[in-house]
Amino acid sequence: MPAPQETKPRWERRKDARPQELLAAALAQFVERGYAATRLEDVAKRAGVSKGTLYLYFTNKEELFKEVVRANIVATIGEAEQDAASFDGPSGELLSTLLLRWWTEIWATPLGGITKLMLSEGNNFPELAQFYNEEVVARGSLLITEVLRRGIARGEFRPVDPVVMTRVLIAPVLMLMMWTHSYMPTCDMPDVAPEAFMETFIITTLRGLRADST
Amino acid sequence: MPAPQETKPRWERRKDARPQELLAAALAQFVERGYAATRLEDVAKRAGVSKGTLYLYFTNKEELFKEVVRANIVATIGEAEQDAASFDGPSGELLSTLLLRWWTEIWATPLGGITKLMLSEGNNFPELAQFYNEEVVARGSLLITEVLRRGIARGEFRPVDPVVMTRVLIAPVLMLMMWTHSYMPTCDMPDVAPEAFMETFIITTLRGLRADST
Amino acid sequence: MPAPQETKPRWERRKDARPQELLAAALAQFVERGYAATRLEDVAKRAGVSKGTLYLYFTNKEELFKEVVRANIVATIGEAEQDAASFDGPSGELLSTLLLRWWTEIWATPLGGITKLMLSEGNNFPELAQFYNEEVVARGSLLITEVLRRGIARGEFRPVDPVVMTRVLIAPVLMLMMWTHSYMPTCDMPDVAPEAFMETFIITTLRGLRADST
Amino acid sequence: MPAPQETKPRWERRKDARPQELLAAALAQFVERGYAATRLEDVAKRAGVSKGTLYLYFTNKEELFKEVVRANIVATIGEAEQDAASFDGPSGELLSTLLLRWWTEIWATPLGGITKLMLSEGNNFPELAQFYNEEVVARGSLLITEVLRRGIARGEFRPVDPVVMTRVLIAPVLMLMMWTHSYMPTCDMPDVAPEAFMETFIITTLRGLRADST
DNA sequence: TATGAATGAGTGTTCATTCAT
DNA sequence: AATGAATGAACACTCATTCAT
Repeated sequence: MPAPQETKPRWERRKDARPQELLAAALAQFVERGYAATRLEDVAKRAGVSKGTLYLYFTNKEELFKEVVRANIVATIGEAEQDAASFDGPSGELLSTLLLRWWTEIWATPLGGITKLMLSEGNNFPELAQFYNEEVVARGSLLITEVLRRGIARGEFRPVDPVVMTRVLIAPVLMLMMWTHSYMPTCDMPDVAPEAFMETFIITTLRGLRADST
Repeated sequence: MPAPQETKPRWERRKDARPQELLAAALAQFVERGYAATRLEDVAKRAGVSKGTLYLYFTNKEELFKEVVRANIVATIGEAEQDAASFDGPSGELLSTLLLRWWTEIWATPLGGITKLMLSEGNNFPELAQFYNEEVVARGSLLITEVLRRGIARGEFRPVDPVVMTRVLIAPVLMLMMWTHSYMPTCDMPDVAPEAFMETFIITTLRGLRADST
Repeated sequence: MPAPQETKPRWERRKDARPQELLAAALAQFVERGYAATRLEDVAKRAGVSKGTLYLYFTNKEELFKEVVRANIVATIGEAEQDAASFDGPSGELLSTLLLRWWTEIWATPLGGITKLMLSEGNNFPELAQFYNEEVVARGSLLITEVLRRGIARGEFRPVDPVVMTRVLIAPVLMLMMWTHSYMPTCDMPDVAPEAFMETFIITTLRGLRADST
Repeated sequence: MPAPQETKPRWERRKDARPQELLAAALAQFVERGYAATRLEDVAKRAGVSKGTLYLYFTNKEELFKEVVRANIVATIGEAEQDAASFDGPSGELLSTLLLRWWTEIWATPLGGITKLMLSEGNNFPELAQFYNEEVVARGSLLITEVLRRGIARGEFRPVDPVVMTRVLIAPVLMLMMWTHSYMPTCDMPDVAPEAFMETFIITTLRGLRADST
C-alpha cells in the first residue's frame, strides 16, 4: 500500500484565519449595503466560502454583526487618549488636532462605515447600540470633554458647559461621516469637500470658543 | 321584541377623514419602525382598516411615504422662506431665528422623525432620497445659504464659502435630530437637553462667524 | 311650502335597459381582455356604473360571463340555415358562400370575439363550453355537413366522410378567428390578410374536394 | 440496542435530477391548468419540493415557463429542419410527411399542450407569446413555406402565395391541437379521430395544391 | 335602485436558517 | 470543517365580493 502522498491541499487550511476573513467580508458588505440590506449569501461569496460556513462560526446574522463591531473598535481610541494626555500646548490646538485626527483616521478606516451604520440602523439593535455607545462614543466624548475643561480652566476657552459643548463639537463630524458614507450622489447636493467642511467647521467653532474674542 | 343586536359594523364609512387618518398612521409607523421595517399591514391595523384599504388611497408603499412627506412639509418650509424674505434686521439674528425655528418646529413635529428616517435609510431607497432632497433638503439649504450671502455682503459675517458654511450649520441640527429620534435612551449618554445643545451651538457658531471678532 | 318640483332626474331612469348595457360592456371587455384578465371594475367603468351595481344584476363574474354568451348567440345561425335550405345551385358555390359568410358576418360580430374566448378559456368553464357547443358549434357544423352530403350525392364532390371533412373545413376559419382576435402583432408573423387567407383556403380546398379532378 | 429511528429526511439531495423533475412537474401543471392559473406552489408540491426550491433553479415563473418550452422543443424542430433539407423526393410527399410528423410527434408530446396554452393565453403574456413565436412558430412556418416554394419552383404545386398558403396549412393542425387538448369531451362533438382528420385534411389539400389537376 | 368604501384571501418572490452529505 | 440544496415564513400588491348608506 502506497503511503498517501503528502499533497498540498487544493485550498490552504487556515483554520485560524477563517473567522477573520469572514469578519472582513462581513464588514465590507455591511458598510457597503447597510445591515438589513446585506444578504448573508453575499458575505459568503465575498469571503469565498459557502453560506453554510458562516453558521459554523456565527450563530446568526445579528451575532455576526456584533462580532464585526467588536473586532473593529478596539485599538483606535486608546491611542488618542494617550496622545491627549501627553499633549502640552494650547488647548485650541489640541482640540483641533483631536477633531482632525478623528476625522482623518476614522474616515479612512472601516470604523467610519460602522459609525454610519450604527447611527442609521442602531435603533433596530438596542443592545448593540448600547454596547457601541459605551465602548466608543462615551470614551471618545470624554476625551473631548476633558480638553474643553482644560481649556476653560486655563482661560483659553470661554466658560461653556463642557458636556454640551462636546456634543456640539461631535455632531458635525458625525454628520460628515454620514454624508460621506452615503453613496447617493444627489444627497450631497452641491459638492462640498470633506476637507473644506472640516476646516470651516473647526476654524469657526474655535473662534466661537475663544475666551478672548470679546 | 328582542332588542336589535348591537353588531359592530365590519367597517365604518369615513370617506373624507380616511386619507388623513391613513397618513397619520403611516407617519407614526414609519417613524417608529423605519421605512423598510414598516409593514403596510401594520399601518392599516394602526388606522383600523384593512390592508386593501390603503391601496384605495395610495398607489404603493413608496407613494404612501411620499405623501406622508408632502403632507408634513409643504407648509413648514414655505413659511420659513417667506419669513426670511421679509426679515429686515441683522443677519445673525435672522440666522439664529431660522435655525432655532427649524429645530423647534420640526423637532416637535413628526417631520423630525422623517428626517431621521431619510438619513438612516436613504441609501437603500435612492428614489425616496432624491425626492426628499429636492423637496426638503435643497430648499432648506438654499435658505441658509442666502442668509449667509446676505450677512457677508452686509459685512456682518466674515467672508466664508457660504455653501460650505451652510453645511456646517446644518450638520449639528441634523445630528441632534438623529439623536433625539433614536429611542435608545442610552445613546443620549450624559443627558444633554436639546435646548441647551441648540443654544450652545448657535451662540458659539455665530461668535465664530462674526466679522468684527478681531 | 313649495311643492317639490318635478325635476327631470340628472340621469335617466332606464331600469330595463340596464342589464343590456351591462352585458354590452362586459362583452366588450371580455373580448378585449379575455375572461381571467377582465376586472369587474373595468366592466363597471365601461358601463358608466359602479362596481356594486353589477352585483345587483349578476350573481358573480362567472354568471355575468354566462349571460354574455347566452345573450349573443341567438339569431345568427338561424338565418344561415334558411339560406342553405333554399339554395339551388352547385354545392361548391353553396359551400364557399357559406364559409365566406360565416367569416364575414361573424368576424365583424361580437360572436367572433366570443368564439375566440370560448376556444381559449372554455376549459375553465366546462358547462359553458358544452352549452356553446350544442347551440353554436353543433348546429353550424351540421349545416356544413349537410352541404357536403348534398355535393357528394350530386356527384360534385368526391366521396369523403362528410363529418370529418366538416371539421377540416371549420378548422381554418376558427383558427383565423383566433389569429384575428389576438392583438399581439408579433403573433401574426408575416402579415397575412384575412381575406387572402380565406380565398386561398377556399379555392384550394374546393379544388381538393371536386369530384372531377382526376 | 435500539434500532435507529427511520426518520424521513426533510428533503433529499437530488442535485442533478432536480431541474428535470421540476421542469416535468411544471410542464404537467401548465398543461393541466394553463399558465396564469398555475400556482408555483402547486408545481413545487407536484415535484415534492418547497416553493423556494423552484427559485434555486429558475429566476421566476416566466423563466420557468420558457425553460419548459425550450426543454421540449429544441430537438423536435431541429430534426424536422434537417429531414426537410435532406429530402429528395416530390414536394407533395415532403409536405405531407412534415405535417403528419408535426402532428404525431407533437400531439403525442406534452408540447401539444403548450401550443394550446400559447394560443389560449398568449394574449395576456405578450412576452411569452413573442418568445414562443420566434422560437417555435416562426421556425416551423418557415419550414413549410420553403417546401411550398420548392414545390412551386419544381412545377409540382400550382402557383400560390407561399406565405398565405403556409397559414392555410398550419391552421387545421393547430385547431386540431386545440380540440385535442380541450378536455371537455363534448367539444369534440361527433367523435372525429385525429388521424382521420389529418388524413382527410392532407389528402384534400394536396389535391387542391397539385399543379396538374386541370 | 345605486353607490363606492372596505375587505381579505391569494400569489410571486426573497432570504435567513437548517442539515444531509 | 465545509458544502450548498432545501426550507418556509414573510411581505407587497391585486381584485372579486360585500354592505352601510
